[in-house]
Amino acid sequence: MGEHLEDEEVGSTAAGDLKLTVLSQATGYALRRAQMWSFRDLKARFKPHDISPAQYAVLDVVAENPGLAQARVAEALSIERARLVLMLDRLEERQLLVRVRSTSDRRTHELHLTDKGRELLAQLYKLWEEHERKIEELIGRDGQAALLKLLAPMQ
Amino acid sequence: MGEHLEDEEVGSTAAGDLKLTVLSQATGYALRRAQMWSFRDLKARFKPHDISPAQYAVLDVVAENPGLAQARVAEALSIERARLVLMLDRLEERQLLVRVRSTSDRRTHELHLTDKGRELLAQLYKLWEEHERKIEELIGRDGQAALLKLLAPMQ
DNA sequence: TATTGTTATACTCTATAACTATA
DNA sequence: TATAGTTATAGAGTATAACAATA
Repeated sequence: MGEHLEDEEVGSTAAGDLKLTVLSQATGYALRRAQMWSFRDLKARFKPHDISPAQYAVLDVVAENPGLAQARVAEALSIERARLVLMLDRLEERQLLVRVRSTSDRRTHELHLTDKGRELLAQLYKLWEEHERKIEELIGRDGQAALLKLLAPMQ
Repeated sequence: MGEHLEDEEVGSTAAGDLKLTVLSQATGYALRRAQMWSFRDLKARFKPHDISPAQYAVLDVVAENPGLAQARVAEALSIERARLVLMLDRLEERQLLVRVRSTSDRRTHELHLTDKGRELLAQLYKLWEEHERKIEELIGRDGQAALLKLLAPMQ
Protein backbone atom coordinates (compact mmCIF):
# COMPACT_ATOMS: atom_id res chain seq x y z
CA MET A 1 0.00 0.00 0.00
CA GLY A 2 1.37 3.41 -0.96
CA GLU A 3 2.10 5.92 1.73
CA HIS A 4 0.68 8.77 -0.30
CA LEU A 5 -2.35 9.20 -2.46
CA GLU A 6 -0.95 11.13 -5.39
CA ASP A 7 -2.08 8.41 -7.74
CA GLU A 8 -5.66 8.88 -6.61
CA GLU A 9 -8.09 11.39 -8.02
CA VAL A 10 -8.42 13.26 -4.79
CA GLY A 11 -10.27 16.53 -4.49
CA SER A 12 -13.25 15.80 -6.67
CA THR A 13 -15.95 13.18 -6.35
CA ALA A 14 -18.80 11.65 -8.24
CA ALA A 15 -21.08 14.39 -6.91
CA GLY A 16 -21.01 16.63 -9.97
CA ASP A 17 -17.82 18.65 -10.30
CA LEU A 18 -17.83 19.82 -6.73
CA LYS A 19 -14.64 20.30 -4.83
CA LEU A 20 -14.57 18.08 -1.77
CA THR A 21 -10.86 17.98 -1.01
CA VAL A 22 -11.22 17.67 2.75
CA LEU A 23 -14.24 15.39 3.01
CA SER A 24 -13.03 13.01 0.33
CA GLN A 25 -9.98 12.33 2.49
CA ALA A 26 -11.92 12.01 5.73
CA THR A 27 -11.93 8.43 6.98
CA GLY A 28 -14.88 9.09 9.26
CA TYR A 29 -16.92 10.50 6.41
CA ALA A 30 -16.09 7.55 4.16
CA LEU A 31 -17.15 5.23 6.98
CA ARG A 32 -20.42 7.07 7.32
CA ARG A 33 -21.23 6.89 3.61
CA ALA A 34 -20.29 3.22 3.41
CA GLN A 35 -22.36 2.44 6.47
CA MET A 36 -25.34 4.32 5.07
CA TRP A 37 -25.03 2.42 1.82
CA SER A 38 -24.84 -0.88 3.68
CA PHE A 39 -27.86 -0.15 5.87
CA ARG A 40 -29.93 1.11 2.97
CA ASP A 41 -29.16 -2.11 1.11
CA LEU A 42 -29.93 -4.35 4.09
CA LYS A 43 -33.06 -2.37 4.96
CA ALA A 44 -34.37 -2.85 1.43
CA ARG A 45 -33.78 -6.60 1.63
CA PHE A 46 -35.54 -6.82 5.02
CA LYS A 47 -38.40 -4.58 3.95
CA PRO A 48 -40.84 -7.40 3.04
CA HIS A 49 -40.49 -8.59 6.65
CA ASP A 50 -40.80 -5.08 8.12
CA ILE A 51 -37.60 -5.52 10.13
CA SER A 52 -34.85 -2.93 10.58
CA PRO A 53 -31.14 -3.79 10.79
CA ALA A 54 -31.30 -2.83 14.48
CA GLN A 55 -34.18 -5.23 15.11
CA TYR A 56 -32.26 -7.94 13.30
CA ALA A 57 -29.30 -7.37 15.60
CA VAL A 58 -31.54 -7.76 18.67
CA LEU A 59 -33.16 -10.95 17.35
CA ASP A 60 -29.74 -12.37 16.53
CA VAL A 61 -28.20 -11.67 19.94
CA VAL A 62 -31.20 -13.16 21.72
CA ALA A 63 -31.13 -16.21 19.44
CA GLU A 64 -27.47 -16.80 20.16
CA ASN A 65 -27.83 -16.11 23.88
CA PRO A 66 -31.23 -17.35 25.06
CA GLY A 67 -32.36 -16.04 28.43
CA LEU A 68 -30.25 -12.89 28.20
CA ALA A 69 -31.34 -9.91 30.30
CA GLN A 70 -32.33 -6.66 28.58
CA ALA A 71 -29.44 -4.71 30.05
CA ARG A 72 -26.98 -7.24 28.59
CA VAL A 73 -28.50 -6.94 25.12
CA ALA A 74 -28.40 -3.14 25.31
CA GLU A 75 -24.78 -3.29 26.41
CA ALA A 76 -23.73 -5.73 23.70
CA LEU A 77 -25.34 -3.67 20.93
CA SER A 78 -24.63 -0.21 22.36
CA ILE A 79 -28.34 0.58 22.42
CA GLU A 80 -29.67 2.68 25.30
CA ARG A 81 -31.66 0.38 27.53
CA ALA A 82 -34.49 2.91 27.49
CA ARG A 83 -34.56 2.60 23.71
CA LEU A 84 -34.42 -1.19 23.86
CA VAL A 85 -37.62 -1.25 25.93
CA LEU A 86 -39.57 0.21 23.00
CA MET A 87 -37.88 -2.10 20.49
CA LEU A 88 -38.74 -5.14 22.60
CA ASP A 89 -42.35 -3.92 22.94
CA ARG A 90 -42.59 -4.02 19.14
CA LEU A 91 -40.94 -7.42 18.81
CA GLU A 92 -43.03 -8.89 21.62
CA GLU A 93 -46.26 -7.49 20.10
CA ARG A 94 -45.34 -9.29 16.89
CA GLN A 95 -44.72 -12.41 18.95
CA LEU A 96 -41.15 -12.79 17.74
CA LEU A 97 -39.80 -12.98 21.29
CA VAL A 98 -40.97 -13.09 24.91
CA ARG A 99 -39.88 -11.46 28.14
CA VAL A 100 -39.88 -13.93 31.05
CA ARG A 101 -39.41 -12.57 34.55
CA SER A 102 -36.36 -14.28 36.05
CA THR A 103 -36.89 -16.30 39.19
CA SER A 104 -33.29 -15.91 40.36
CA ASP A 105 -33.20 -12.10 39.96
CA ARG A 106 -36.70 -10.74 39.85
CA ARG A 107 -35.53 -7.39 38.47
CA THR A 108 -34.57 -8.91 35.13
CA HIS A 109 -36.37 -10.29 32.14
CA GLU A 110 -35.01 -13.33 30.36
CA LEU A 111 -35.40 -12.90 26.63
CA HIS A 112 -36.28 -15.83 24.38
CA LEU A 113 -37.22 -16.07 20.73
CA THR A 114 -40.54 -17.69 19.93
CA ASP A 115 -40.78 -20.34 17.23
CA LYS A 116 -42.14 -17.61 14.98
CA GLY A 117 -39.13 -15.45 15.83
CA ARG A 118 -36.68 -18.26 15.07
CA GLU A 119 -38.45 -18.94 11.79
CA LEU A 120 -38.28 -15.29 10.75
CA LEU A 121 -34.64 -15.00 11.82
CA ALA A 122 -33.74 -17.95 9.57
CA GLN A 123 -35.20 -16.04 6.62
CA LEU A 124 -33.48 -12.80 7.62
CA TYR A 125 -30.20 -14.67 7.93
CA LYS A 126 -30.42 -15.67 4.26
CA LEU A 127 -31.04 -12.05 3.28
CA TRP A 128 -28.12 -10.93 5.41
CA GLU A 129 -25.91 -13.45 3.59
CA GLU A 130 -27.06 -11.98 0.27
CA HIS A 131 -26.13 -8.56 1.56
CA GLU A 132 -22.67 -9.76 2.56
CA ARG A 133 -22.25 -11.37 -0.85
CA LYS A 134 -23.14 -8.03 -2.43
CA ILE A 135 -20.29 -6.40 -0.48
CA GLU A 136 -18.03 -9.23 -1.58
CA GLU A 137 -18.92 -8.42 -5.18
CA LEU A 138 -17.90 -4.82 -4.61
CA ILE A 139 -14.59 -5.27 -2.81
CA GLY A 140 -13.76 -8.94 -3.17
CA ARG A 141 -13.54 -11.65 -0.54
CA ASP A 142 -10.06 -10.62 0.52
CA GLY A 143 -11.18 -7.01 0.64
CA GLN A 144 -14.02 -7.94 2.94
CA ALA A 145 -11.71 -9.84 5.28
CA ALA A 146 -9.22 -6.97 5.20
CA LEU A 147 -11.99 -4.49 5.96
CA LEU A 148 -13.12 -6.43 9.03
CA LYS A 149 -9.54 -6.48 10.32
CA LEU A 150 -9.06 -2.77 9.70
CA LEU A 151 -12.29 -1.89 11.47
CA ALA A 152 -11.60 -4.10 14.50
CA PRO A 153 -9.60 -1.47 16.45
CA MET A 154 -12.44 1.02 16.00
CA GLN A 155 -15.10 -1.21 17.56
CA MET B 1 -4.85 -11.90 3.15
CA GLY B 2 -6.23 -15.30 4.13
CA GLU B 3 -9.39 -16.54 2.50
CA HIS B 4 -10.76 -17.91 5.73
CA LEU B 5 -10.89 -16.60 9.23
CA GLU B 6 -10.07 -19.72 11.20
CA ASP B 7 -7.12 -17.96 12.77
CA GLU B 8 -9.40 -15.28 14.16
CA GLU B 9 -11.28 -15.49 17.41
CA VAL B 10 -14.65 -15.34 15.77
CA GLY B 11 -17.88 -15.92 17.62
CA SER B 12 -17.17 -14.02 20.78
CA THR B 13 -16.44 -10.36 21.35
CA ALA B 14 -15.30 -7.96 24.00
CA ALA B 15 -18.92 -7.65 25.14
CA GLY B 16 -18.73 -10.01 28.08
CA ASP B 17 -18.81 -13.67 27.09
CA LEU B 18 -21.74 -13.27 24.77
CA LYS B 19 -22.01 -15.28 21.61
CA LEU B 20 -22.17 -12.99 18.59
CA THR B 21 -21.17 -15.36 15.83
CA VAL B 22 -23.28 -13.74 13.12
CA LEU B 23 -22.90 -10.07 13.98
CA SER B 24 -19.17 -10.30 14.57
CA GLN B 25 -18.80 -11.40 10.95
CA ALA B 26 -21.18 -8.80 9.55
CA THR B 27 -19.34 -6.18 7.53
CA GLY B 28 -22.24 -3.76 7.75
CA TYR B 29 -22.36 -4.06 11.52
CA ALA B 30 -18.61 -3.50 11.81
CA LEU B 31 -18.99 -0.42 9.60
CA ARG B 32 -21.73 0.89 11.84
CA ARG B 33 -19.73 0.45 15.03
CA ALA B 34 -16.61 2.00 13.52
CA GLN B 35 -18.62 4.92 12.18
CA MET B 36 -20.26 5.45 15.55
CA TRP B 37 -16.88 5.41 17.23
CA SER B 38 -15.52 7.90 14.72
CA PHE B 39 -18.44 10.30 15.04
CA ARG B 40 -18.43 10.12 18.81
CA ASP B 41 -14.72 10.99 18.79
CA LEU B 42 -15.16 13.86 16.33
CA LYS B 43 -18.25 15.15 18.11
CA ALA B 44 -16.33 15.29 21.39
CA ARG B 45 -13.53 17.26 19.72
CA PHE B 46 -16.01 19.70 18.16
CA LYS B 47 -18.05 20.05 21.33
CA PRO B 48 -16.41 23.28 22.57
CA HIS B 49 -17.54 24.87 19.29
CA ASP B 50 -21.04 23.36 19.44
CA ILE B 51 -20.70 21.95 15.93
CA SER B 52 -21.81 18.50 14.76
CA PRO B 53 -19.94 16.43 12.18
CA ALA B 54 -22.85 17.08 9.80
CA GLN B 55 -22.57 20.83 10.27
CA TYR B 56 -18.84 20.59 9.68
CA ALA B 57 -19.50 18.82 6.40
CA VAL B 58 -21.85 21.60 5.29
CA LEU B 59 -19.39 24.35 6.23
CA ASP B 60 -16.62 22.52 4.41
CA VAL B 61 -18.55 22.02 1.17
CA VAL B 62 -19.64 25.66 1.13
CA ALA B 63 -16.09 26.80 1.86
CA GLU B 64 -14.72 24.76 -1.01
CA ASN B 65 -17.54 25.74 -3.38
CA PRO B 66 -18.59 29.31 -2.66
CA GLY B 67 -21.95 30.34 -4.11
CA LEU B 68 -23.28 26.78 -4.21
CA ALA B 69 -27.06 26.35 -4.21
CA GLN B 70 -28.75 24.52 -1.32
CA ALA B 71 -29.95 21.67 -3.50
CA ARG B 72 -26.36 21.01 -4.65
CA VAL B 73 -25.11 20.86 -1.08
CA ALA B 74 -27.91 18.50 -0.10
CA GLU B 75 -27.10 16.31 -3.08
CA ALA B 76 -23.36 16.25 -2.42
CA LEU B 77 -23.80 15.28 1.23
CA SER B 78 -26.88 13.06 0.82
CA ILE B 79 -28.84 15.25 3.20
CA GLU B 80 -32.55 15.79 2.49
CA ARG B 81 -32.94 19.34 1.26
CA ALA B 82 -35.79 19.79 3.76
CA ARG B 83 -33.37 18.88 6.52
CA LEU B 84 -30.68 21.18 5.14
CA VAL B 85 -33.03 24.15 5.45
CA LEU B 86 -33.09 23.76 9.23
CA MET B 87 -29.35 23.20 9.41
CA LEU B 88 -28.72 26.37 7.39
CA ASP B 89 -31.12 28.31 9.61
CA ARG B 90 -28.92 27.38 12.57
CA LEU B 91 -25.66 28.21 10.80
CA GLU B 92 -27.04 31.50 9.47
CA GLU B 93 -28.34 32.48 12.92
CA ARG B 94 -24.85 31.95 14.24
CA GLN B 95 -23.57 34.09 11.36
CA LEU B 96 -21.26 31.38 10.07
CA LEU B 97 -22.71 31.61 6.55
CA VAL B 98 -25.19 33.63 4.49
CA ARG B 99 -27.84 32.81 1.93
CA VAL B 100 -27.78 35.22 -1.01
CA ARG B 101 -30.65 35.14 -3.49
CA SER B 102 -29.17 34.46 -6.92
CA THR B 103 -29.77 37.08 -9.60
CA SER B 104 -29.43 34.59 -12.45
CA ASP B 105 -31.92 32.06 -11.03
CA ARG B 106 -34.09 33.69 -8.43
CA ARG B 107 -35.25 30.34 -7.07
CA THR B 108 -31.85 29.56 -5.63
CA HIS B 109 -29.76 30.77 -2.74
CA GLU B 110 -26.02 31.13 -3.17
CA LEU B 111 -24.28 30.01 -0.01
CA HIS B 112 -21.18 31.78 1.28
CA LEU B 113 -19.21 31.49 4.50
CA THR B 114 -18.81 34.64 6.54
CA ASP B 115 -15.41 35.65 7.89
CA LYS B 116 -16.56 34.22 11.21
CA GLY B 117 -17.48 30.98 9.46
CA ARG B 118 -14.12 30.73 7.75
CA GLU B 119 -12.36 31.42 11.02
CA LEU B 120 -14.31 28.71 12.83
CA LEU B 121 -13.78 26.24 9.99
CA ALA B 122 -10.02 26.74 10.25
CA GLN B 123 -10.20 25.70 13.90
CA LEU B 124 -12.47 22.75 13.15
CA TYR B 125 -10.08 21.65 10.43
CA LYS B 126 -7.30 21.30 12.99
CA LEU B 127 -9.56 19.20 15.21
CA TRP B 128 -10.53 17.05 12.25
CA GLU B 129 -6.83 16.48 11.55
CA GLU B 130 -6.35 15.36 15.16
CA HIS B 131 -9.24 12.97 14.69
CA GLU B 132 -7.67 11.53 11.55
CA ARG B 133 -4.35 11.18 13.37
CA LYS B 134 -6.17 9.25 16.10
CA ILE B 135 -7.42 6.81 13.47
CA GLU B 136 -3.90 6.60 12.10
CA GLU B 137 -2.69 5.62 15.57
CA LEU B 138 -5.24 2.82 15.65
CA ILE B 139 -4.74 1.27 12.22
CA GLY B 140 -1.59 2.85 10.86
CA ARG B 141 -1.09 5.19 7.93
CA ASP B 142 -1.15 2.35 5.43
CA GLY B 143 -4.24 0.95 7.09
CA GLN B 144 -5.98 4.29 6.74
CA ALA B 145 -5.13 4.53 3.05
CA ALA B 146 -6.22 0.92 2.52
CA LEU B 147 -9.47 1.62 4.36
CA LEU B 148 -10.31 4.60 2.13
CA LYS B 149 -9.71 2.45 -0.96
CA LEU B 150 -11.82 -0.41 0.36
CA LEU B 151 -14.70 1.90 1.20
CA ALA B 152 -14.63 3.71 -2.16
CA PRO B 153 -16.91 1.26 -3.99
CA MET B 154 -19.49 1.59 -1.22
CA GLN B 155 -19.78 5.37 -1.50
C1' DT C 1 -26.51 1.79 47.62
C1' DA C 2 -26.62 -0.14 43.03
C1' DT C 3 -29.04 -2.29 39.19
C1' DT C 4 -33.13 -3.44 36.11
C1' DG C 5 -36.79 -2.20 33.58
C1' DT C 6 -39.62 1.58 32.62
C1' DT C 7 -41.50 6.27 31.44
C1' DA C 8 -40.63 10.74 29.83
C1' DT C 9 -38.38 14.55 27.41
C1' DA C 10 -35.50 17.03 24.05
C1' DC C 11 -32.89 16.84 20.09
C1' DT C 12 -31.15 14.89 15.72
C1' DC C 13 -31.96 12.50 11.58
C1' DT C 14 -34.60 10.07 7.78
C1' DA C 15 -38.33 9.92 4.76
C1' DT C 16 -42.32 11.99 2.73
C1' DA C 17 -45.64 15.08 1.11
C1' DA C 18 -47.27 19.39 -0.13
C1' DC C 19 -46.97 24.39 -0.92
C1' DT C 20 -44.90 28.90 -3.34
C1' DA C 21 -42.11 31.08 -6.39
C1' DT C 22 -39.69 30.78 -10.04
C1' DA C 23 -37.87 28.67 -14.42
C1' DT D 1 -43.89 21.02 -16.37
C1' DA D 2 -40.01 20.87 -13.49
C1' DT D 3 -36.93 22.71 -9.91
C1' DA D 4 -35.60 25.37 -5.46
C1' DG D 5 -36.57 26.47 -1.12
C1' DT D 6 -39.75 25.90 2.55
C1' DT D 7 -43.06 23.96 6.00
C1' DA D 8 -45.03 20.06 8.21
C1' DT D 9 -45.37 15.41 9.94
C1' DA D 10 -44.25 10.59 11.33
C1' DG D 11 -40.90 7.47 12.73
C1' DA D 12 -36.06 6.17 14.18
C1' DG D 13 -32.28 6.99 17.01
C1' DT D 14 -29.35 9.43 20.72
C1' DA D 15 -28.86 11.23 25.16
C1' DT D 16 -30.60 12.14 29.72
C1' DA D 17 -33.08 12.06 33.85
C1' DA D 18 -36.04 10.12 37.09
C1' DC D 19 -38.92 6.50 39.28
C1' DA D 20 -40.42 1.75 41.37
C1' DA D 21 -39.04 -2.80 42.28
C1' DT D 22 -35.47 -5.55 43.60
C1' DA D 23 -30.77 -6.85 44.87
